[in-house]
Amino acid sequence: MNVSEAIISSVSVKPTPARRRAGPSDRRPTLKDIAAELGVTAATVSNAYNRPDQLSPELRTRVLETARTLGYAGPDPMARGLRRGRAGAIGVLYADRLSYAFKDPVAVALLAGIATAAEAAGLGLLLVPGSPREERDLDAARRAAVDGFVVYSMAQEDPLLSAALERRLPIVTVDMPGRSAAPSVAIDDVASARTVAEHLVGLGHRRFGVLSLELTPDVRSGLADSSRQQAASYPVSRGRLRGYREALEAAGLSWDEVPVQECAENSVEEGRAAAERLLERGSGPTALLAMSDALALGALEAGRRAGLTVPKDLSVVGFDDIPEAAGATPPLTTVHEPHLEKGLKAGEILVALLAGEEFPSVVTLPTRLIVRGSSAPPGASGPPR
Amino acid sequence: MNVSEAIISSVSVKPTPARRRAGPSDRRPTLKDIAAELGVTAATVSNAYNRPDQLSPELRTRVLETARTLGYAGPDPMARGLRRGRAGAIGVLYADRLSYAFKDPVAVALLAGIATAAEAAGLGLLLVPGSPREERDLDAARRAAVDGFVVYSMAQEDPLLSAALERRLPIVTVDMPGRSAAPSVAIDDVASARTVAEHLVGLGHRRFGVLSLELTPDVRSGLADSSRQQAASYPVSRGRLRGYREALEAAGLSWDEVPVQECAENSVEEGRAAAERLLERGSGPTALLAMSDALALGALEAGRRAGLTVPKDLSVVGFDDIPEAAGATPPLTTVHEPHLEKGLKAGEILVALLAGEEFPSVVTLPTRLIVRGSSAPPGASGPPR
DNA sequence: GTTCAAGTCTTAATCGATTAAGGATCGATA
DNA sequence: TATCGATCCTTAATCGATTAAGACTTGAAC
Repeated sequence: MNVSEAIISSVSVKPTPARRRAGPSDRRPTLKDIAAELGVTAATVSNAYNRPDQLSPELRTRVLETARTLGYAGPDPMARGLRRGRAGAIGVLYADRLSYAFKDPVAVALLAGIATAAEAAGLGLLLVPGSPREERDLDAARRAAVDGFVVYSMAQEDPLLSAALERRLPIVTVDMPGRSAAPSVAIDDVASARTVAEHLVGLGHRRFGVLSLELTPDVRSGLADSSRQQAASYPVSRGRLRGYREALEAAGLSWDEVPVQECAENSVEEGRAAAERLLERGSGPTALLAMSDALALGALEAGRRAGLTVPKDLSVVGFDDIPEAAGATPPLTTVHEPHLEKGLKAGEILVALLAGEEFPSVVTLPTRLIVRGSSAPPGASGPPR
Repeated sequence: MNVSEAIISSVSVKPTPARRRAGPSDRRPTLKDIAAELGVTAATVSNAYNRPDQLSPELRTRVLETARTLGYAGPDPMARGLRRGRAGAIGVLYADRLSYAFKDPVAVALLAGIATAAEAAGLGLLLVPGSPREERDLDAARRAAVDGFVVYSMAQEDPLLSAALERRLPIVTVDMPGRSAAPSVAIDDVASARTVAEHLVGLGHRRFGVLSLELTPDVRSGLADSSRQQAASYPVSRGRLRGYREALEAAGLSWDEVPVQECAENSVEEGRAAAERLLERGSGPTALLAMSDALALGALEAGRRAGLTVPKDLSVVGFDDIPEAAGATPPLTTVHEPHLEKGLKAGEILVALLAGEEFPSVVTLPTRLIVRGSSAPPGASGPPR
């Protein structure tokens, strides 16, 4: 690819002095100001906005007009929220930093789903900052003006989760089956992982390696021994690990001999590094089970660098079915997850909860094994055609 | 690509009856309840949370303990917000539906930038629903509990923008140079468009077609005549159109003879449809100027379907430099925009505004022409190597 | 000429907190 | 012992709205 670049414009900045503080005279008008101007009470003005049937159409028109001329933009959201006991927004709690969430296609799809549900209900979507899990971040969750939370893929003992639960607001969890009493939306991680592992077993593979997502929130990468596997607190990682294990043990393999490389981050880069370490080992694996497509894409790269041909010398399977998976070389065999639907469903349940309606407490969405070109029998010249 | 699929798990739902309404006895505790329990005043409890130096450490500990046992999660965000006059969140106003925003890589990158700035300031990010521009949507903007807005790529006369401006909150606009007095972050659309058009002119092209983004918010697709071009109210489309025009006229071409196909949506599909219509015309163009990469990708597809080889028979250039651009076949020549930086800068300016600090009122970020494989001299066998 | 309902606006309590200013206590200093 | 400054807590006003219940007016029905 012949790429030439030319800078067109450079940064230009026009400075402006800080604005002067608004004096008492030009402060923003309130309900009362409108009321005073018209010689009516605040209640009437409030009604003009919230219950038009409670006052004569003419007066209402006058109220709205006066509001316009005085520059009143309607009832203060915070005051209204306080009085009505509703914030008009749904909060989203995510295990990682916000800035990371937007880079992860899976998280983006999930957010799109939640946003759709929120939008349909006329609610805003408040993304709560947080990740380093300092007191400051917990406060952000405690101080978020929301009516409920959608919590996504957090460890059971995450302090951010506790902070949210303490608020006793309606909560829906995503990808966090089990423990909490809150309604939850998820896939069957165990079955899905088992299926993709069985696929490889069925192709004849006997030597495996696992590229794992984080097991606990302590950001560690490296080989995860059995005690660390036991300690896994991210339900997703825990479930997928168990599925892999069930499939391999059912095939008569010893799980203890399967190296599990934990990646501190769900990125191609980390996946590559981890895969390289797995490939370096004595009797290298013929198949890699990656807990995400990002990790699997990294594994493909590691294979290439090691001079291996996928899938002839090495099979690689992922999980998630992100858009890039189909376009990879070779296209990635993976488990398709309905990310957008997960978010949508979670959002809908939360909205129902807020409305006091009936709602399903546990939703398990379907997944599909998608066999593409990155998996084949060991030593085969290509995928079965 | 040999894809086989197998459904692993199907939907499963476990219903739960609606929760009973919380009675008066088990209502959530307030500051006062904690205060009463300890025999102190509400002010003291408030201080325990907000100004630890204002009370003895022992009492503070007791307050926090009592709060825990009584299930008090800290001061109510709304009440606190009302009293302090701060919502603790930044609002984002987007021209399209939220659900669409998450599907557009450009919008996602921008959001990532804003989120980063918000996160650094400990502020939440409130995505405000809105798009069909019904009264309901305007209300969403009016009722959003935020301290300020980042407004992204909206038409000057958009009622949603007016609704936001009426609130008299700090506002930063992105990709909306000109009109409003608010600080703004943008690129130089005119210069960038001129440059990419000059690139094609320089390669020897004389017959052009333009794939335009929406010109006004009325969702129309079709050929845009000169009066409609005049009426363009989206600053981005307006600027790029002008840049194209300047470059072509400078080359001695008549702008009136350049067909401008407007696309109702920034999607590959719309781009393909529009490009097909341009290619059907009498003396087909040898080069297509697309205002976005999504449209350009559609144009590539249209070219393929028409049996044309890009860039031999047809040159196509985009705008944005989304990730898919580099991976397209052939790789897309385009204008690189710093999307993430735009969001970051806008967020930072808004944060500064809120803090009453100095801030730049106009920031123009640099762009770069990136020449890849989709542009070449007309009739050439390939891009220059 | 009552009575009544409908329509229109007001009264007054309330949502849950924050904060400047003031009062009480206490040991230390002169 | 009177004075002073800290330390610790309370008083009371305030943020900007919502809403159930009540009061007043008016015209119609009996």
